[in-house]
Amino acid sequence: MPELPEVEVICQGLQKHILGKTIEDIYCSGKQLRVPVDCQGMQRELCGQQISSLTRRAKYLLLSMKNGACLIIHLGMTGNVGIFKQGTARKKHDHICWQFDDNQEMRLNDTRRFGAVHLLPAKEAKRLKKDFFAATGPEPFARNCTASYLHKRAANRSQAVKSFIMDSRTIAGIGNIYANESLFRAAIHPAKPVSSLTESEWRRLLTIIRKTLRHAIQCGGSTISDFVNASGDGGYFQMNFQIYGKNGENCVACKETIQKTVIGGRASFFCPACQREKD
DNA sequence: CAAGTTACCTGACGGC
DNA sequence: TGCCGTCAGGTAACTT
Repeated sequence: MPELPEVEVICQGLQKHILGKTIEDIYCSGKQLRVPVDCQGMQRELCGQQISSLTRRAKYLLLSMKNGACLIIHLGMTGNVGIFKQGTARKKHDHICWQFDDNQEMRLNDTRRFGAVHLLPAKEAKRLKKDFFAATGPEPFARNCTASYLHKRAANRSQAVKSFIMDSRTIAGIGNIYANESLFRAAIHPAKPVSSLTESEWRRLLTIIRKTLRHAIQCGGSTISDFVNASGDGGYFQMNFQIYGKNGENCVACKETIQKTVIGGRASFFCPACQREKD
């Protein structure tokens, strides 16, 4: 489920339930996630500590404690985080539960276990966090994320524009759904070589990426207002898909039949009339 | 180097 | 009913 908008919605939804809470205990299922889970380290660094902030960077959640320790949580393909009352039945694939001092707990559920939880001990958290995101590109909404930057970075590269905007080193947070949706809305063929886009095309694409992400966040935000016992994923922006998964259906703009292809190993959908490969 | 492919894991779905 | 292949929102380690 989680690309930038979903992670942002989860982040905002969780805040009022966890900020200022003290972590008292932590449960780990023992199952491996994509990266080994440091249960003992979490006990040592987090228990008895108060949560001071929860933010998002790229598709990661960053949970910081008052003592400086930090957790970087990634949801992979199927991860979700919700707030539940302690003692209520845990679900299959609930892998980590952080128990608070108010009889609530935050649970990380992840069926496929492509997610990850990184612990940054208080002593080195600042440096480790910097290292962790050293290669991560700018946030799409950031001032330093400009059409000029993308245009320059794309120069002399043959890569498909869709793979390029999905590369987190180029720009953070865009996954398969929003890459497909943004390129359709910008009328750019997903396989177009990045170096062939003009700066004005980058300007338009960046504007549309921002608009698409913002819209998705607003949809999620309006539907999921309370994260107590949240299932989390569920439909919201899905109602607004114009191209993703619409293989064989008619384009909303011109009625042409939507095509599916594979780019960089990922399902890619496009309208052959609206998104022409050669200009 | 850049760009493409594969592996990680579980479950849902369609065809037979 | 059930077995099998295919596919899925991400990332990083491979290979070419």
